[in-house]
Amino acid sequence: MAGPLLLELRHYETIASIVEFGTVTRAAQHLSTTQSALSHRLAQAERRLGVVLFSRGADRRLVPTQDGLAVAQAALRALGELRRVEEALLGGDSQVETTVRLAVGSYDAFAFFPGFRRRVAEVRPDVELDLVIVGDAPGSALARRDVDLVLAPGRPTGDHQLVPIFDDELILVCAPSHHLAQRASVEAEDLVAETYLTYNAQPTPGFEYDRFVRPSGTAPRIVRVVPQTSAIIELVAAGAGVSILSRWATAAAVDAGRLMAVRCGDGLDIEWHAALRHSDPGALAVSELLAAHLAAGSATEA
Amino acid sequence: MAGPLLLELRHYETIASIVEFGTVTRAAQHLSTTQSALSHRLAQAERRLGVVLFSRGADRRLVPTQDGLAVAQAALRALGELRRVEEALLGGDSQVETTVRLAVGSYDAFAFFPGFRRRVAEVRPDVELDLVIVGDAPGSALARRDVDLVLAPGRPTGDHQLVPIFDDELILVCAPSHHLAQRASVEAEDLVAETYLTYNAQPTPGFEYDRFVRPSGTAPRIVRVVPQTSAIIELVAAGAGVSILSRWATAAAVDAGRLMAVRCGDGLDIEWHAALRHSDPGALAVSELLAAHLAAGSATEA
DNA sequence: CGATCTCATGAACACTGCTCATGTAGCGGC
DNA sequence: GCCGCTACATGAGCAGTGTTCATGAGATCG
Repeated sequence: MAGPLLLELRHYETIASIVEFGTVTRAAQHLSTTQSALSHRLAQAERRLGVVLFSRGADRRLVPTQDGLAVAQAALRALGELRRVEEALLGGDSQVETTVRLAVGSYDAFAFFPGFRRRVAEVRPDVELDLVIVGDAPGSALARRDVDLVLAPGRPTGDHQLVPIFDDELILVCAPSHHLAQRASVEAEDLVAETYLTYNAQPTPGFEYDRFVRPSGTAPRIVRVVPQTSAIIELVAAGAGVSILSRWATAAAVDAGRLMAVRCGDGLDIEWHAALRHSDPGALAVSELLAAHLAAGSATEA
Repeated sequence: MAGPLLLELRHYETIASIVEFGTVTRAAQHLSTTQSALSHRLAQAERRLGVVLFSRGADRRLVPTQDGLAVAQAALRALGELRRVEEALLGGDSQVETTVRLAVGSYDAFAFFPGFRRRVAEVRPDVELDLVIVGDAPGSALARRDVDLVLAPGRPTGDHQLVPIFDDELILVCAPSHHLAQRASVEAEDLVAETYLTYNAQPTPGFEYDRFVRPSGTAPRIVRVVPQTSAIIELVAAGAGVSILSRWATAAAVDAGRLMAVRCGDGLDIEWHAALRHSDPGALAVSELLAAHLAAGSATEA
């Protein structure tokens, strides 16, 4: 959006090479050009960016500044990416491999991933699938192209394309010995005296607080925020409290008898979605595979 | 390596924009140049690569071929990376954020990650840490720059810089009810009649087969390969067999009483290392933090 | 059948990045 | 201190090349 880039590839190549080889002269040999050319390029790059990329140290040598290192790192990544496509195309690999980076929002539920990766490898050998655990904001990670596909419950906000993946339900989880464990269902009032664990302090539209706790006008007295759902599961299993989580994401622990699941009210259904950038065909294909994979296997697989 | 790139940034910008906007004319508006220029650029790109990037479809419009899409994807990634540094530098962000992508080799043991990520965010707010789950070969992922840091037991092969992280031990794990569970230690001979689960069919120098099983001259009769160590832990807990795994990676399950750990012979110590590309200061800094974090907390943390 | 959309193409100009040559600065040996 | 060596900086001019401008060709629609 913000106009064209300030530097050309040759500038980035230059900076990366100087960092890598330590001296302009050797970088020039490596890029098969002259020392003068690189010196010119570097000067122009610094002029355009308005930033000092190298400091002239002892022995007249160039030592990269922190900014210089940052540029070099980005340059190496970008150049590697480009070199990879070019080589793939020249190598005549009829199938050029595209990498799709998948992230899971809200939950650290990755058990499905190895199986799904294998499935993708079978059906679409031209896409390589990686799982990325991003921090807090999968939406911005998507926009920043750190990830290509975010699997998340509900409807993630932001300007993304959404693909419905499967239907799920938010359920109360507690230890098997807990006094609520044998109930057929619970109401928000039943939680008032409980220690309630949640992964997110902000109430999200469509989630338990919005649809279950708030309408009741009551609230658990003790609320503890534990950012990782896997840690919540362990704490709940150890009797340290209760939580309301995705049935799918807790299925393994429930099936193993370590957790009991109880319906909330008359059921809090929630649909998982895949969020992806508009016009990313690779991610779209993967999200469709994901829908098929999880809709079919969500009941049967651990 | 393989000489300079065939295309310049402007070619990549062109291709990505044509894919994004659908027509050359609109892409030209967006890049504030003429339709003719882009047409020339595109023709030159196709000539240089020797590949058809767009097919002339109905309405004379350009529809990207599969190769065209692949190039566009790589271009968007690379351009995004470069745009990000430039904006960071121009924005005068004194701390330019570098992203370090961490992967764990052999084991799918990520429990430490959220805590470590928080630690890194405190100490080095200028580095953003992501966890990537790569497929089989972390070494090649490192070389391909899909990841920047690989945490792995033993000494990963390949031309990488290695940073020792912490000392660990390979232990036999079995179900608490298993007849070996109460033993102080086991020998390879004890495993002959067991179902043995392993994540890797290739014996690796320095690991259990090389140092424990093979020297005994015996071998378990039934060996089952299960590529995910988390799945092995579940199977072992369910009594489906035994395995020899990292003490650290199995600590959570052992502490929870779901698994019993028994020493092998007089102990199979193993040191975890961080592998990184030479001259990647960001990854080096993170690996040092990782060593401090895990060496301190490896005994105390879940 | 003309209006309007699409992309392709050829020629000439203008830009700019490279080469070549030279200059400056630190370091080490004697 | 001088000389040789290394490393980077800088100025001028040429050469290469990407852009512009103008035009052509193909397709679709009313």
